[in-house]
Amino acid sequence: MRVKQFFLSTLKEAPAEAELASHKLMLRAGLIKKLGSGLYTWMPLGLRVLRKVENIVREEMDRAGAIELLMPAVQPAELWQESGRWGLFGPQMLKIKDRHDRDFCFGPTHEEVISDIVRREVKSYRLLPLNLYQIQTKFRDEIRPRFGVMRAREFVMKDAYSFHADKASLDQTYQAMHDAYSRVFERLGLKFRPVAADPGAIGGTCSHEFHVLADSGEDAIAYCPTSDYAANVELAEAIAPGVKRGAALQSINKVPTPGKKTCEAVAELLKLPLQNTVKAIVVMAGKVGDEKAVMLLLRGDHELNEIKAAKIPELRGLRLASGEEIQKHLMVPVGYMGPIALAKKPLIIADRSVDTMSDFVCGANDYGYHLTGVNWGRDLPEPNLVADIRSVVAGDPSPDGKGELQIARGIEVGHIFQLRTKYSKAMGVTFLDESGKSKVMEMGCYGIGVSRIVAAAIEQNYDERGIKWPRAMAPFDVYIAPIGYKKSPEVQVAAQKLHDEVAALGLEVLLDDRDERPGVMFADQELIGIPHRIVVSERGLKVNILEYQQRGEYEALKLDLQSVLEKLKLRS
RNA sequence: CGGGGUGUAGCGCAGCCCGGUAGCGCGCUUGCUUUGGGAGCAAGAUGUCGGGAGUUCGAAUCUCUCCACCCCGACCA
Repeated sequence: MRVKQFFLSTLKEAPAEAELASHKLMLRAGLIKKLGSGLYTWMPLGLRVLRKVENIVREEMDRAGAIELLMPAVQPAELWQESGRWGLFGPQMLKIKDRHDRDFCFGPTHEEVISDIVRREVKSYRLLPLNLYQIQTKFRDEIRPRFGVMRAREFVMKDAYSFHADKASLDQTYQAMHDAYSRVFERLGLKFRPVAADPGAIGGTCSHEFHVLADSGEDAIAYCPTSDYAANVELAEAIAPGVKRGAALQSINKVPTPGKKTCEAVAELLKLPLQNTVKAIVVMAGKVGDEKAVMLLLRGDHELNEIKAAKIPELRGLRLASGEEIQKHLMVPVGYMGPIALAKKPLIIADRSVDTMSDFVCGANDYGYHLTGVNWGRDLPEPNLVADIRSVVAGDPSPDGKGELQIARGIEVGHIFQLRTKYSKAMGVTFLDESGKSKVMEMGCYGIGVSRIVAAAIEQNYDERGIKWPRAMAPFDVYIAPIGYKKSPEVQVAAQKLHDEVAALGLEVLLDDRDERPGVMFADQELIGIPHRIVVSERGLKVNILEYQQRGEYEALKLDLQSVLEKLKLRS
């Protein structure tokens, strides 16, 4: 391929809209162009990368026994009404009407369609298990699209759905998909980690996310360096401290703490460790219209985990209470709240770590005052409930008992679920078993954010000059930079010969025939991240020398044609 | 949706406070020179100043009103 034919369009300056490194680089390298919020054109260069990712995903899915099909992007409302998700999916779904005023949506996911296909076509256990997948454009009307293709509204996804006669078969395919995903990310050359996850809106039971590790990632992952344990912080269990509650040594004491409304400020004022303080958070929970105020207690240095907390029956539908609600239901001053001396007695739920504290500091429920030396049982009743309601922090013991947790940041690029019979029941996806009895199929579903992977890969592989593609994702393998191209017929001939020889090795070559100055060519090659660069010059040709340099290396090697080709064979 | 911000040439920006009919850098076109890290000189092209309404002799600039986009939160591949 020649640059002049290829429509390369690089920018020196990144458009002001981009914040994240990968987003800036994708725009500067001309991989994508924005059409609207969360809507991007994949330019020829970017599309090459996207296709490489797609192909690896496809190969590994096929290898794992899945079968590719392609479903319509536009789906009739009836299917979604049947599964009960037409209303449930809400504004995230782009709803459209046809000329007959019939309702449709642009598919955000395809459980309904695939269920419809399978219930029509598969009637016998003999056809199970079945694992069908597609690579397709999805649309989700995200509240806030951001970071370019990282969280776009229209994006490319690989989604697979498996159907089974029993749970054991589902387990088997689930594991096969877990393995296939690991192979995909290994082949892509990305640092990644599978983590236990919350099934969230898609539903079901067992679930794992695959994260590409990057400091800019939107998700926090808790993992144990000395074992296999890894979970999304949303899910990671903060196990009960191994210690018993200490004996009360201090007497309770009311101290003035004017203006000190946070645990941090109080701890600083009293010169006590933050871990000795208890913060009270008031939430409203329960049925809409009949919400009750609940007081949650956390150690001063911990954060409430709303996802975990909402799983406690008493906290269903929880949300933070507003200042007015706190005043109305509890009549306590925000900033000086505590579980003690309450006029109105709310349900009090303490985090496991709070339960073992003694001689602690908490709000006095009196404006401008806190209490020190507070002890459970002696100064106030035991909490109504002790539960795991906080997010884990680095240094917490791993739930598997095999070490201490660390926190890393990641970008979610894959998610696998065991849906069990959530959709198959709702949609009537049944089959006849060996004894002729009708049974509901077990289902699994498995997604990969194909377009997101491109951004995630850059997030993990770039430097001040541009993108450093992993070998498997690079849009081209080799970049030929001829110096004085227009002027020198020798250079032209040698560059073409080199191009053909490299192509004959099965590598993808981009020959820069723009007659640009070397600095321009080098800068472009480094920006778009082509792994290998070969410089052809009159000066070199006189002594039979080409220069070879790998992206990220500092020194160019002076080699003859044969040695360059050998080098490329070795490294690709 | 709540909070903050920005819309002026393909990209990055100035001009706006204090109204007088639009400018800079990069990019683009042409010519000459140059050719090992984003070249130099010369000549050029490109603007519904986000849209609409208003105030005014006159609006990029003041007022109102839509719209788009970006950033921070909840959601997700």
